[in-house]
Amino acid sequence: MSDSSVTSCPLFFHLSEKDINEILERCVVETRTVDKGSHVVRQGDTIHSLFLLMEGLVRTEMVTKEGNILEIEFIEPVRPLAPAFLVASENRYPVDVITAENSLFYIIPKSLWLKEMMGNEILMTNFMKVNSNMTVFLSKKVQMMSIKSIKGKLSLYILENTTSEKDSFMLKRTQTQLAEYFGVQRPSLARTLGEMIREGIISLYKKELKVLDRKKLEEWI
Amino acid sequence: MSDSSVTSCPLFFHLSEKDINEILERCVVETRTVDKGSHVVRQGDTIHSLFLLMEGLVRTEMVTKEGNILEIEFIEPVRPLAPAFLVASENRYPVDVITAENSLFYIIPKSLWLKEMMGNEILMTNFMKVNSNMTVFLSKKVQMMSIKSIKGKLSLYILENTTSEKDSFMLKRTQTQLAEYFGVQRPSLARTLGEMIREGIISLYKKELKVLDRKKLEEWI
DNA sequence: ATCTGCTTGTAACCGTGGTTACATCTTTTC
DNA sequence: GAAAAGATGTAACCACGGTTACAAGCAGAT
Repeated sequence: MSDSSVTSCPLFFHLSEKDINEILERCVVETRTVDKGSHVVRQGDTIHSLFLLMEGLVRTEMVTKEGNILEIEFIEPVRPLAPAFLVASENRYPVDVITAENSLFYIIPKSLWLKEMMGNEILMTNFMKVNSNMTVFLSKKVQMMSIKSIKGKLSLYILENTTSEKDSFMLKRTQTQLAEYFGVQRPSLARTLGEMIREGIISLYKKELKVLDRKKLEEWI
Repeated sequence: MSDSSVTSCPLFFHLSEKDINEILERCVVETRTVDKGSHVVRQGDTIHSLFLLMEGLVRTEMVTKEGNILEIEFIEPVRPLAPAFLVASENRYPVDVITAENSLFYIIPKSLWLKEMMGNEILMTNFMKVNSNMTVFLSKKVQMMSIKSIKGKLSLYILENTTSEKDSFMLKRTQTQLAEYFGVQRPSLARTLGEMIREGIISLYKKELKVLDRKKLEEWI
C-alpha cells in the first residue's frame, strides 16, 4: 500500500496539511462511499464535479461498441479522477470508473474548485502538472497501442518493468486483466506467453516473470 | 485557410493584441524558418523551449520500432507544439514534428514562459485549457485505436465527418495519409473502401465520400 | 505532349490473433 | 474442508488484415 495521506496527492504538493484541510473544508460538499465492483462514473457522463479518491482503489476502462474492454489505469488514493475534463471544452468522462476495493470519494463542485485554484497559485501549478502528466501518460498509451503484435506489446511491458540489473518482477495483474490492458483476447495472450517461454526468452513461475534473453525482447519493439 | 493572427491562438484568448505582442517581445528569443518536409523536432528530443507555429503547417506523427507510422494530427498556425510537455515531469517530445509547408516558429525558453504565466492568470488559464483539450484529444485517439477492424475505424471517421443532414464530405487526406492516420496499411484500407462501396454503404467520387446507408455504418462501431 | 512521380485499384498468399470450447489449477467463500 | 468462482493452459478453426507486386489513373513540370 502506498502512503495515502492527502499530502501525497500531487494536487496538493507544496501545501501544508493545514492548508489542504482548509481547502477541502471549503470545497467538499459531499462524501460518497462506493462498494467494491461498482461503477462510480460511466463513460460519457457529464462532469460537474471533481472526484477525489480518498480511500480504496479504482480501475478505469474504456468499452468499445464491439464490446471490447480496454483497461486504462488503476488509481490509488489520494488522486483526482479525470481532472483535465473539469477545464476542457468537452466535459464528458472518457472512461468507466469502477471500484476495485470499497472506496471513499470527496466530491468538489467544479465552480468551487476553479475559484479555489484562481486564488492559489500553488494549487493551480499542481493542477497543471497533473494534467500535463496525464498527457504524457496518454501519449505513451497511444505508443503502446500502436505496437500491433502481442509479442511487441508484451516485450515493451516486460522491459518497462525490469532493468538489466533487476531481471524479474511480480505480475500485478491477472492474465485476464493484462489482456484487457493490451486490448487483446485472453487466450491469445496466454498463447504468446507460452511461445516466449518455449523460446527461452522469459520464464514464469506463479506470478514471477523473469527475463532470460533481454536482447530478443528488445528486438521485438 | 484559418485566421492565423496571434489572437486566434488559444494560448492568448482574452488577451489584447497589444498584450500578446508585449508577451512575445519579452519571451521570444529566436525565430526559425523551416522548409517544407523537414523535421522540426524528433520523437524523444528533450523539450527546453515552447515552439509557437506562426506560419505554415506541420504534421505530427509517431514512429514505432516496427517502422510503422501513426499520424497524430495536423497543426495550423498559430498554435504551440506539445505545450503539456513543458510542465510535465517527463519532458521528451512524444512525436516527430514535420513541416507540411514552409513554416515559421517563435521559440520561447521554458523558464521565460513559466515566469510569464505566473504573472498572468489569463495566460495560465488558457495554458491549462489547451492542455486539458489535449487530454481529451488523446483520449479520443485511444478510443479510435481501440477499434480493431478497419471497417470500424472507417465508420467512426465517416460518422464524425457527416450528420444525418449533411451526408457527404471531402476527404482532406490521401488514402496513404488516411491509412497512416488509422495506423493500417494502404492496400488494406483501399480494399475495405472497395468492399463498403460494393456493399452500397458509401460512395466515393474523386475525393467526395457520400453516406448511403447510415444505419450500417453505426452498426460497425 | 510527354515524362516523372504520386495516388489508387486489385489480386494472391499467408501469418497473427480472434473465437470457442474444455480441462486443470488456484483462490475465495461459507 | 467442500463448493463455487476465478485463473490458466491448450487446441482447432478461420477471418482479417499485412505484404508484395503490378497496372491504371492523374497531376504537375518541362
